[in-house]
Amino acid sequence: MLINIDYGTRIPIYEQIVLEVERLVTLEILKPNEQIPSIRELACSLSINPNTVKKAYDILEAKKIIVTKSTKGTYISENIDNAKKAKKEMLIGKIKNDILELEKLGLSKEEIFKSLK
Amino acid sequence: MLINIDYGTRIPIYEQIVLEVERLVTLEILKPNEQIPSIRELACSLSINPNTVKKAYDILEAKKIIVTKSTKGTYISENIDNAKKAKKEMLIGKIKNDILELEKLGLSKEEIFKSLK
DNA sequence: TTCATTGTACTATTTGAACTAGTACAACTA
DNA sequence: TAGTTGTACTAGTTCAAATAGTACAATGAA
Repeated sequence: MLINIDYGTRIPIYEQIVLEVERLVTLEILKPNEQIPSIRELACSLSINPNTVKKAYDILEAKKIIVTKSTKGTYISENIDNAKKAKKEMLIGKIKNDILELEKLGLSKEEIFKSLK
Repeated sequence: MLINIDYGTRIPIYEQIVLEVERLVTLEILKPNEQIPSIRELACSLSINPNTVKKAYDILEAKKIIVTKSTKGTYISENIDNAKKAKKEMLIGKIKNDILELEKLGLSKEEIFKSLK
């Protein structure tokens, strides 16, 4: 798996791994159900600690982008749309909270939608 | 000025000051144009460092809740609606960004608004 | 001027969380 | 049993946030 890490930047390694995997999935270089490197394997090839990779994989799993099968390995999700669905729900949730705040300030939903068009 | 600080909590002192002033303004205990304690005065009565108060006042000023007049003192804003306006703009901006993200995922504005009703 | 007050600016210290690593464990399968 | 997988726990390091110490600058009143 072709992952580039920039050790000079402030962006944490685990975050760069997440971004790289997301990128490869978006570009369809990584395909649904495809196995990706084991935690140890990737850690070794990047010369970093397995726990750093694990952290990245945990995040990717929370985002429904990958699935880890204990003692078997880690795979790109069968249905990658689940990742999109999860992200959509997260964003809708965020917006709903902000709308509540705006309503507390006296705006109606109609007024809010109007400002957003 | 009646400000309660809880030193046992994790919330930074400067943040508690911001919240307290906001609360007092909301309750109209502090009124537009009213002078509030000087940085030193409040620092002294809370037994904390002036810079901690300054940090809180800086934030309150950025939120347009107070106005500081150098060598004169610090006052509640003449027009407290400016604070609300600033907050509204901030929230609308946040939502617009989230909508852009959702559009990248393929949703139209109509679909998004529908989920928010 | 002089003095007391105001806000401001700089640096120093401390504390805590984020990040990464070391190492050992547990489960599966060939 | 041996070799792989993911997992869990602890420890060290680094960095930024939070707070404090102290000195400076501007205003206005005595």
